[in-house]
Amino acid sequence: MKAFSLLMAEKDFHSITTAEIARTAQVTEGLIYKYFKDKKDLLYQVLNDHFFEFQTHIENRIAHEKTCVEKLKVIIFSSLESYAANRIFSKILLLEVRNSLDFFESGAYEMVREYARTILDIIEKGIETGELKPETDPHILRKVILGAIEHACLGEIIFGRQLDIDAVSTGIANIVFNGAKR
Amino acid sequence: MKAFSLLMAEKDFHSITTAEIARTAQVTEGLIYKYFKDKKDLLYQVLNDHFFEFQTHIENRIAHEKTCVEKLKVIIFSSLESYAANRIFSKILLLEVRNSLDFFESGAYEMVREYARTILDIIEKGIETGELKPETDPHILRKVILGAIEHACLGEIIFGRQLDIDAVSTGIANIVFNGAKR
DNA sequence: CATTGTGAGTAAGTATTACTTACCTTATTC
DNA sequence: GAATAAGGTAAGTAATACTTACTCACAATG
Repeated sequence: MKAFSLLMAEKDFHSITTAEIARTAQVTEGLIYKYFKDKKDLLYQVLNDHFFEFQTHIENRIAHEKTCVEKLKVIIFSSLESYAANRIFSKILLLEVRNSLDFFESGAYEMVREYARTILDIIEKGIETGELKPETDPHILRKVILGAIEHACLGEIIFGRQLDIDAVSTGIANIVFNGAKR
Repeated sequence: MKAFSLLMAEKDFHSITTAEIARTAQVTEGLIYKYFKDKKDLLYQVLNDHFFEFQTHIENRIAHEKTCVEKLKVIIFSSLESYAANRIFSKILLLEVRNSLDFFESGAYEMVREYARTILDIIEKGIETGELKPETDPHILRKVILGAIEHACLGEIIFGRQLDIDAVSTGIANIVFNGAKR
């Protein structure tokens, strides 16, 4: 998994060969298949580990916040932060796993769903308490937030651009909560 | 290209073999390489054609609108509409091409950039005329809009879910322009 | 009319790659 | 101290993207 992550920093999933992974890990190709069902399974497990850290980190930080808006702001900031701090994780999650249907039956995807569920809960509570407008559609608000976060990271992941996390996260929060229209 | 598109409706890029493409098109494998540099090149060309239609369609509709907000609303609606009407195009654009660096040197990507530039121009003009808040960061607003659109389509593309274009597009516009906070 | 060139098409490769099988060696456990 | 499992290997195999060398039709040119 370490060797594979190392290679993912350089190139995309498909251009990494099993021979290369084995060579980097200093084992033979066959051994990979003692631990992983196939090459994709290896990818999913690496993602799984990263996502677990990501999720526990974020859930800790959310717990400290009281209002719905503050919680969501933390989610936006922390997500950007985590994505930026761990390009391989982001690359796998945002670019590599989605195009194959079997990912959506993996354990890693189960965590993604849980994370998405957490966000939805926060939004729904925010509407209940009156923090958010009652006409807000929770699913759509979630889509906007997640979409904005993911899109903001793409440039960084793909081109290796630097991301100003503070500026981008407050920018996103500002638009999502206050709106862009005068 | 037609044969390839047909196959893309069923499975992902990597599970489509050149033999299959050739068989579907009723030619030999070798002929593919007379017209396309490699398998990816075929993918990019299919995307290119679809994107051209997409872009001209959207640009026509924008031209009819006067205010910045209306233009952006049309972009949101039309994008969702196009994505929904053409799942193969969406699949290629949102899931398949991004993970390979050479896409970003292709002609198809040039069109994506142009489209993104158009959106930025609209936003910047909107700030100038006072339609949008002066503190809005144009790049971030664009990220939020594009991210929301793309994220909204993912479920539909991946799982084949039906998308309520009207509801989702007004929902996104509502949040982006008026904000979710009370 | 002969020649020359070109675009469409094919058949039969080849190197590479993900994955398998059969086997070996070293700990652990009862 | 035998049995079992865990860690590891070498040598395959089938499939796949891509290449090469070759037709054939047919148009243009001189």
